[in-house]
Amino acid sequence: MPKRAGYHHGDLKAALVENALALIAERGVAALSVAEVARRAQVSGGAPYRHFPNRQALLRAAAVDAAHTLTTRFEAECPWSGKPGSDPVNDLAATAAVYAKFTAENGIGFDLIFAAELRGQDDQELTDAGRAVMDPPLRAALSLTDGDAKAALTLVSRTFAAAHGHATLWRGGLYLDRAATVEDIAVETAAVARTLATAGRTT
Amino acid sequence: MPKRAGYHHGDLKAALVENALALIAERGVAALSVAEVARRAQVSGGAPYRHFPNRQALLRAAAVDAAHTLTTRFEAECPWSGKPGSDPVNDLAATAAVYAKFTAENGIGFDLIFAAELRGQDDQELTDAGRAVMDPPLRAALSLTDGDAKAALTLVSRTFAAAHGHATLWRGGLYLDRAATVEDIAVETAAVARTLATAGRTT
DNA sequence: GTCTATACTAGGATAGAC
DNA sequence: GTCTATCCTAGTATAGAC
Repeated sequence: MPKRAGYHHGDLKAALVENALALIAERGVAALSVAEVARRAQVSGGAPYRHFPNRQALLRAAAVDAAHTLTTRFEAECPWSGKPGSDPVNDLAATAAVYAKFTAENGIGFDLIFAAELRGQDDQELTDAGRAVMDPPLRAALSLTDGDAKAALTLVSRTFAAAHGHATLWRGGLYLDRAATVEDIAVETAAVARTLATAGRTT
Repeated sequence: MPKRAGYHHGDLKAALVENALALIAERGVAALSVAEVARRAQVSGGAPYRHFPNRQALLRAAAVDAAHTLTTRFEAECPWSGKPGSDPVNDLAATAAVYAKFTAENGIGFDLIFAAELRGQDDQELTDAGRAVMDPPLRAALSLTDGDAKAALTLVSRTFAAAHGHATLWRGGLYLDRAATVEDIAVETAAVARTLATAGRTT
């Protein structure tokens, strides 16, 4: 494997998304640059433009990828969700904790997955990914509100706003809990989620 | 008043901070540039550097200003706080709602006021401003936890994380509540705060 | 205290060779 | 499909005139 000569290996597009996610995780969304991603993928500055028309398209691809990962984790870490005998309060809390941890670690969350500026009028892929990621928490919420969709949406919205706030403030190094780890964030988020779920349940 | 000739009027330093805040409110922190602020203040690109050594110093000044404004609003909109007969649950909720509204509108909040990267080792001004801004919510929380400082801090931390999440997700145009206004955000935040305060109260 | 001018950096994006 | 080369824009920061 020569170190910069010739072409890139198999799938540059995927490698670019991967490197974009890594860069965002390290330095935040604002610091994402096509040039730096190209450097990390060991390709020239022009190469990414064969796969993405511009920076925003790369960012969108990263958001879609993040949404998929998040969906997978929801399903992996809450496989009991919705099953008879499971506690929907814990189910919702589990998704919130997973979200907080993911967002804190990766610097990418609903702010990007649902970003108005990122979706064109017909961005089916990102729209679908967004819908899919909301499904597990929404299912948990629905069993708390006895099928009341509006109440469930409010509950999910509040719960994930709290999760998002914990994640972003932690990322910024908020001094209130300077010594906190990602795990602490997840625990705090779960506690808040449980409180909100208990208060919001109508069953 | 000639339109670009001669000097600036009285207090350029203050005008720069003002314009920096306006720019952040419009386009977010990432888009803050010394050059654009200079343009808006009708001065040359070099002028700001007489007052601030670099971009970060300008941003820090904006954060300090925001903290002062926030402190003032806390005191203005919750003057009854701590007084006998006031409900500390409502007091805390009121501060959270004020915070959410301020942050949603201005794009600047605890993420900057307490940003690790923004404070030098001896940044007394920002440190003091941060302490002052935490005082009103902390006082409300303390009367809920019967003076237990640790519990009060946890309560404030959770409450304001939720407020921050609501504000930032709203700013990003999160599609869940696309039609929401700042007022809706404030109402939602207050509701969450009340739930958390009620659950966290030990008195 | 502000201006003008300038050096420098970095990124976005495109064109044409291979 | 990737490279090299290049253009353009925009921002940071400094120097020296007034």
